[in-house]
Amino acid sequence: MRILLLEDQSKLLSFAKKGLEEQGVQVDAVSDGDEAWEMAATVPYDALVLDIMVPGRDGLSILRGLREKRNSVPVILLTARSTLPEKIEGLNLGADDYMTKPFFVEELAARLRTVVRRQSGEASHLLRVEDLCMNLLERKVSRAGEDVDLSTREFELLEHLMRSPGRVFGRMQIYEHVWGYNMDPETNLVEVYIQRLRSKIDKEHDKKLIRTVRGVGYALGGG
Amino acid sequence: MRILLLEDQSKLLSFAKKGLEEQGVQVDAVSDGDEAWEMAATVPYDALVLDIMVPGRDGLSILRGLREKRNSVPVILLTARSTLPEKIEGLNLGADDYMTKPFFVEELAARLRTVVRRQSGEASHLLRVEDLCMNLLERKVSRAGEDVDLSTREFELLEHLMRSPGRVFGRMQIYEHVWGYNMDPETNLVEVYIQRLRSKIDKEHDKKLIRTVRGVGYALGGG
DNA sequence: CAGCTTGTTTCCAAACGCGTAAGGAACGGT
DNA sequence: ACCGTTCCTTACGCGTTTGGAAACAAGCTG
Repeated sequence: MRILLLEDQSKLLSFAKKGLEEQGVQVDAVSDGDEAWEMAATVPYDALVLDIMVPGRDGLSILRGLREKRNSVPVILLTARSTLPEKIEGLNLGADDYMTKPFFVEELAARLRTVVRRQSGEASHLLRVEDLCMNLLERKVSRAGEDVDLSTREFELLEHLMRSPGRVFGRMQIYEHVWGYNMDPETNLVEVYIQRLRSKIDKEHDKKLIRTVRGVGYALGGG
Repeated sequence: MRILLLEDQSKLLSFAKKGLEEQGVQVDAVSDGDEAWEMAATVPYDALVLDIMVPGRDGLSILRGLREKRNSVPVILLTARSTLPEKIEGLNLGADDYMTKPFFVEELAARLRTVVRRQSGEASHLLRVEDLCMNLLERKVSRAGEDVDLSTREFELLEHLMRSPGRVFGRMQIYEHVWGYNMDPETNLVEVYIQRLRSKIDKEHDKKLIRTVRGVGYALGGG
């Protein structure tokens, strides 16, 4: 899951970013409304978290702009305490939820999940492809019953592939989801990590789960 | 399942009621202690959720009254943060569990289920993971039969981990639950406390119960 | 087959995250 | 007020992870 977080208090911003990332959410954190607007327009986020009072274009205005463009990305608004009228206006504009500051990051994560799930009927904390299992809550992966241990990046890459078994992802696509948008397109990081995954997952197994589609990208299973 | 929910903050009350009802729990919501007492005496609830500080008869008093009447209905107490003595008193009076506010409705629902389930099957106030046992009531912990003594914080950290065995918690998440939400994200407290727990729990045992998940957090047991 | 493109594997330095120790502040009991 | 415990902060060493690059192998194409 990838989201955009707009919040101008830098401390809260970094705290929330960190907290969400712990829960496996990829966060692009910005503190300026204009920047947020640009990014929201270009990157296909799973959800946006917008503070209402920020420098540049404010949260409500961004939300309004998106909805005018028929963009239905889920939005959660952050408001300071007791600005009830704004909440109402926000919901009228098509926000999916709002939270008052201060808040628990964990609760924000929970609401993000429900909001995203509502959007696109998402699943549980268990992913399985053939005999490869991943438990998101316990952050454990096993192949044919044997535990496999993966580094953070490896885990995230595999998670991404497992979420759409059989589907072929291009390198750039993988970059954007697993790493971040400002990546050097000349590097071969994806290949390197695919190789690392293979050595841990496909090695010493007859059936290879990671498939290369020459000229296009990679897919997991389904072939 | 039908329960009585006593809570005087009307916002929290309606929020929790709604949330529980979504999960199929039938909720009678009241904000006044005297009213709660009346209803608890007349309706055969599956469980009660009582806030301690409310107008009218308070939660502890209601609990005491019920137990004096040999009414063994399961009770979960709601307490504000850092009122440890009340927790203990509550458990002594025969409460089955407690939660500190604020809380996730989802978690309350989960605890209701366990509390109701074990009504028939015994074993309350006890958390167990492998050979590690925690008695909430006596506030005692043992590993492989040997008593271990923990400071308050250590205890609460361990309690948090033991309530979801195997699940990985991020540092921020642990902060929020065990400490409070206005914590400095740059500090290293969780690591320090994990290390203390390890020295008391895992040291001189073959099987290590506390697992580190690099870049993510910690989990207890389950691998 | 030769040359080019695309993917695979290996290697390394730098960065990062975790464990640990040590010290001072705050708390609680005597 | 004193002393011991608990709590929190700071700092540093160490091993793992990471990203980049370059050598190597495997497909394609003419």
